[in-house]
Amino acid sequence: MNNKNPTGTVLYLIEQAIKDYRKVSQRNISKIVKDITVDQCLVLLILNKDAEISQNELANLVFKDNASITRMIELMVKKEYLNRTIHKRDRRKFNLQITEKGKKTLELINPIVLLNRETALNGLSLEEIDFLDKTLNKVITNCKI
Amino acid sequence: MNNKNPTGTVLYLIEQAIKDYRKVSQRNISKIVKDITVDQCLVLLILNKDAEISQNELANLVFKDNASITRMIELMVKKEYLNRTIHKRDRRKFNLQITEKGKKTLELINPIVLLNRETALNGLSLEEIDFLDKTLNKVITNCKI
DNA sequence: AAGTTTATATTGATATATCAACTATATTTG
DNA sequence: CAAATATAGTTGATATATCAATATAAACTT
Repeated sequence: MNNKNPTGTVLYLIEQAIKDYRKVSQRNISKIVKDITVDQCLVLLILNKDAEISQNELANLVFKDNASITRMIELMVKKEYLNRTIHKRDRRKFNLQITEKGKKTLELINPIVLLNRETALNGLSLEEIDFLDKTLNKVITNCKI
Repeated sequence: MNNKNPTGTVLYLIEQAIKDYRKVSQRNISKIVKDITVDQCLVLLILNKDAEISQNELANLVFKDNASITRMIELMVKKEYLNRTIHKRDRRKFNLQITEKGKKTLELINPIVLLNRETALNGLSLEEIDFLDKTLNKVITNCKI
């Protein structure tokens, strides 16, 4: 029971919540697909919804910087989850395409991802989730100023 | 305005909140002390409250594994924030002592740390913070099962 | 159009995260 | 006590995080 909070603020709990959620998510994903991380899954999910997205936008969506994304994508190309081709109209950019292996992986992990989210939010009412949403957005706004 | 949420769940906001909080905290700390990270500050704060803590316990408190803590402490010793001596009664362990430089640094960063927390939680009522606390604890419990 | 500025992505250096294998010491068990 | 097991911490390998410097292409300026 890791109930200690050395900072005495709720900010510590925010960190704990996301770390624990990531841990259980990774564990569940690894049961089904061996060589993929939660962040790589998120990248696949995002690209699956919007194929036109740039590395830059991707980096912002998954809270990483461009350097990290470059190396992540390198790996995902090497592991054959993605293909990378040069963007025709803007030759600084790349097209990121999900491969067949990537699509199959998505099918495998999709139910796991949903399960992970349900697990983490189990027992929370809609009001609680709504409240959590609003409060976290306040924190986010506070930190942007 | 990074208002997009590619997952559609509040879990994404938890991640965003803690990342943004860490970013602003690091920025404010770096203004005062150049070569220290928020995690290293947290280590100093924890050791300042409880000098008897082991690397293992420290790792749990800051959500890292033993390997990460080993290397962090190595660095903090090299940067002269900490001293490390062998524990007398259990020779597998170490005593972690804050140096004079570490103590001075603590004095410098203490007000910043408080300011960072106030900034992040600005405008939240006690009820909201309490609710946030309870809700996050539910998520944490869910993820431990 | 040439020069300047901005945007996109890469690379290098260093720190951290994670897992697995390992060492050394303590504790438990028979 | 000796053997087995558990605990504390380290090390190696690889991935990721972060910052600064860089390369290339696009957009803007005049």
